[in-house]
Amino acid sequence: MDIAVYGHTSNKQKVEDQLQADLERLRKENETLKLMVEVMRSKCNILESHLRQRNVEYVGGFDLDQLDTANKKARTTHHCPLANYHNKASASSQFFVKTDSKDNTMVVKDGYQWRKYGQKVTKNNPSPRAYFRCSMAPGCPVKKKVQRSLEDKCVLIATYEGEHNHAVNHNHHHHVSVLLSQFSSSSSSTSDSEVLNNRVSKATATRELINFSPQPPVPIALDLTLSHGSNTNSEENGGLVPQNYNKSIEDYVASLTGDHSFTLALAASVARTLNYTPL
DNA sequence: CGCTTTTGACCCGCGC
DNA sequence: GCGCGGGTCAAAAGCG
Repeated sequence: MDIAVYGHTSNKQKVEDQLQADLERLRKENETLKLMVEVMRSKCNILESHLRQRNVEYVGGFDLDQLDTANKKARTTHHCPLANYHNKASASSQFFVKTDSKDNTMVVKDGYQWRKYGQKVTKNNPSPRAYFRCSMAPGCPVKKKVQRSLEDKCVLIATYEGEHNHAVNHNHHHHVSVLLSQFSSSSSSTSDSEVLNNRVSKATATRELINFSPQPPVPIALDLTLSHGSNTNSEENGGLVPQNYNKSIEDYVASLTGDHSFTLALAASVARTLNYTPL
């Protein structure tokens, strides 16, 4: 009698454990998919800005109007990083920069020279926010705010505002590990940032960073090679930002999709994420 | 000596 | 009008 009851309880426990495991697995998968969507959205954003810069209305199968329509649809159900991106007056972008946990500086090496002009402790974050102005050219209106993420102290949130009135000094350009997303901050609420930061924290927990060159919003000088082993022209200029900006859009897209090492790195990142076990 | 950083004071917009 | 919070100014200190 007792054995039968025990057996029943044991089976029930097994089923519960199984369901719990399934739930956990689905949760992980959901998180992974969300992360991938953010990555895709970020890449879409970057490509779109390149297209806009060149005033190309229809190139290589990318219909920008359709893209806009798709984005608008997405915005109705979920906050989209592309929102307000084309609004020049409110042009600003956020980058998430992974730093050494021992590194207490607020320096984001992005190829420009910055002069700090202020620091402030904000309400919702004990880490101070640092204010920088571009000092590479007199009168350059670009400003940058840098603050540590509330979720992950290793992550710096850099917010760029304005447009540079000069070119980046490529000799000073450094690659830094930047996390996944660039998005317009003008439409992002604190909660959105927190959600994203949360994802970033999980991404950093799996050490899956994507190496690319963080650039202020305009001009976006993204190193589309994304890897050191690429056979693109990034090797020709020492792994720096490609100098041939007259490259066609097709070439940019092809460099993304055709970069074997990037594809491998992305696949490895996704695989690691699937195996990610929360602490 | 010149440039950068620090930091307290001040300004301004916003919500109540 | 007042208080709060974010952003900026500017003098002093630091640094190479």
